[in-house]
Amino acid sequence: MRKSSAVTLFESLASGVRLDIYRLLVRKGLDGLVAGEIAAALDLPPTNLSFHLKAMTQAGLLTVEQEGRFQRYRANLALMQDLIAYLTEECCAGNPEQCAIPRRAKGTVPRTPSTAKTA
Amino acid sequence: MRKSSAVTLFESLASGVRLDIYRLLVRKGLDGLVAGEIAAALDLPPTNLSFHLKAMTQAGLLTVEQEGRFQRYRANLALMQDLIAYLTEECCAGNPEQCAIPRRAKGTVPRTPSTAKTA
DNA sequence: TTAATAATTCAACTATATTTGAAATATTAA
DNA sequence: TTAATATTTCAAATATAGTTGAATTATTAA
Repeated sequence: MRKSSAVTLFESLASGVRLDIYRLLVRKGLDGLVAGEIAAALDLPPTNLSFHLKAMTQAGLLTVEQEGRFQRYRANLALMQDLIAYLTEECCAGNPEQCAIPRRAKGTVPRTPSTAKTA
Repeated sequence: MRKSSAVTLFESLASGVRLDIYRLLVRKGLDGLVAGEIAAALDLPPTNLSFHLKAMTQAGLLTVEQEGRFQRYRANLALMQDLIAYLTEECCAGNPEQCAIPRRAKGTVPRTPSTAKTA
């Protein structure tokens, strides 16, 4: 992942409203939600929701699919995984021995039982 | 990690300049760098650098230690790990089987385990 | 076709973030 | 003590982001 993509994704997540939208859609999984349902769930005016949905979709964090006169939104989990991989690399760069998190190099043994959850 | 902390951290990372600062410090590991070295490496005016260092330090992403008349900054890897754990949970929440950290062949469709719960 | 519904775009406004040079603070060197 | 250095704070300016209601587009229901 390029730096500029990472910055765009962080911008997308750097807002309570957008983080709420993302988390809600993650919970809904493949079903996703149409815009009106998101607005109702989070009590947001439709114009404001639209503003955030557009930003998140352009960042790639959400996908959108037309369904009659509805727009169905879903979380893009694959991109989130890429972002996690990027952060993990950034976090460990030049100091892999300090990074107590999953991703261990081939043949190496983790030094501590990590507190991180396995997914 | 609470949502508000996550938002603050994403704000901290949602800037090319701050992401550069963070990545530079990660590469420097335990040695870190003093402010002037960061300014030289990234060609930033000291007042602007100070502005970003303050935000990042307040977010907890950096630590700072006085060293004579220098201020030595280091990346806080532990907090980055917490953030990665938070993202991993958010990513998988309610749908762990979709989180491709476990392997799934490309093009394979999972067995639609999503619970169609009406909001 | 007409009316209703879902969602977006637009324009205006408010709010927050970023940048900069000058001044201030703190420490060390002379 | 005085001068130099490292960094921060301050104040002013610019830039970007977020919010809102009205208007618009597109689709479906009557």
